[in-house]
Amino acid sequence: MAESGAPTQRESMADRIYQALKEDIFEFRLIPGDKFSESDIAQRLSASRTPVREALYRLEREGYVDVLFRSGWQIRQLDFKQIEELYDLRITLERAAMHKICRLDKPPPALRLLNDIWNPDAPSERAFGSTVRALDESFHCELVAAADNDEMTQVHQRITDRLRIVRRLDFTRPDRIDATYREHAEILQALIANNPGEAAEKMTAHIRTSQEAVKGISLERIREVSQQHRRREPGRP
Amino acid sequence: MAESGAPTQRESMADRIYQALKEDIFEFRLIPGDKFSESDIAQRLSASRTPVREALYRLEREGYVDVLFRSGWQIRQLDFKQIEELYDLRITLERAAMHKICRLDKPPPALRLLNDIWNPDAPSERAFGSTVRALDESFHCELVAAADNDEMTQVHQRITDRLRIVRRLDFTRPDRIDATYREHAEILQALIANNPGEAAEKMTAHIRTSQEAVKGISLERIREVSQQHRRREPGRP
DNA sequence: GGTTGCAATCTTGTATACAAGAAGTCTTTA
DNA sequence: TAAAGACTTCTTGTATACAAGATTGCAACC
Repeated sequence: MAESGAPTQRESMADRIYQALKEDIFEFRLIPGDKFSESDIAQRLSASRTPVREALYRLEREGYVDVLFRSGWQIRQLDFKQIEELYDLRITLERAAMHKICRLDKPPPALRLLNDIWNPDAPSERAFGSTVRALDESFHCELVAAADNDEMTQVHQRITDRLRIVRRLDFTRPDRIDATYREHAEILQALIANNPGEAAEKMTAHIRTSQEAVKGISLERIREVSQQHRRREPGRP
Repeated sequence: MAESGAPTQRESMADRIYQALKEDIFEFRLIPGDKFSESDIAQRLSASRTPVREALYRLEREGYVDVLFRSGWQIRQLDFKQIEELYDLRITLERAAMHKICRLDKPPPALRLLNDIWNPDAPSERAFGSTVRALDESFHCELVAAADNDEMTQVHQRITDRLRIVRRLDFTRPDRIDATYREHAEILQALIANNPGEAAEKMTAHIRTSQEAVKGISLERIREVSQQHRRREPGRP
């Protein structure tokens, strides 16, 4: 998503730090279990502790880090139960979005736009690798957004962020990419045909298979990927 | 809810301030549109600006206040569209909870406990006024919690907090209280009979009627109630 | 070796100082 | 009277100072 055009004045230092840390987590530069202090971050990002604390507390409330009383901060461990619950919640929201979209007065333009991307008749246009990962994410987010409930969209966005790390580890096998294209197209077909029940069922199945693919992800696998990343672009942890 | 027994050390000043401000909002001591500065709050609560800022930023992210760049803070206006959306989201989550409860291996104990409270056969035990309001809130929260998805429970709790102000203005007419008892009992019956579809439909209808009752709430009405409260317990705004 | 006590260091939580800018006020001028 | 402009005051955003306690490393002792 591009920078929102809001006239909210310049981006604050705290926002910058928040974004930087979140990206550090998504890019495996900070991995579950890593410990650090506010001063570490402040020094690394050339700021004082105040905006760093603001960013960290925000990340804490969103579930990315833990604060240990007078003993530093830690990237929160990936909890399998929590991931399951987030997937369940995601399914609940996206199913509801399917029904809401079909109850709208007129079909949202997003349907046509998405159909252009995921149309199975234009296989030459297919993306791959990290691109299809980003496209998949925006497919789901834009469908929820099309349901026209900002609160739901925000909650869903937060879940999407939270699950991004594990979803990264999917989308490697070509057959999964093929399936993604096929399933997305089918979901859009059902929506365009104004068949919310079928869209919801297909969406559920689609998310569940992705969830299954991700189920085997262990902390070791993440650490492994993290090492690969670190070797490719050496930088401070 | 009583203080959680977590060994999380003492409650921080920032937490205290957060709670105090939230209560000020719920109790109409701070009403939409009110402006104030960090120093105001700090002085009133005998603290420095640092923990006040922490509390305020948390409230901002939860949607209760706005920060005006270098121009103070403001209690966020009640947005009708947002309230509608929150109600919609609430219905989505509680419907999902109905289905999840019926898919559990064994019915959760909460069902029996709630049935003791809302049993229509014991009309003598009925609560009224602010008590029934609190009971209604915990009825819905505990049902969602019984679905055994912590992430969903947390999101639902945040929505419940956010809607508390408008729900306060319901539960005045005795017929609404009667209906609440009847509808809650019916929902529990459907759940105990393992009929998720019926439970979901009855829940939807139940929430919708409460939403309708609240629909006419205007800012003026809130200001009015706020004045009554202020007259009853005079204190600093 | 294993353990205990102590002290130096590090950490967060809170308070305060400073900077850049917004807002309101008061004076001055036509 | 109305408007304009300078100035004072106030506000948040950031940096720094201080306090209480957690952690750790080391030395002394059994």
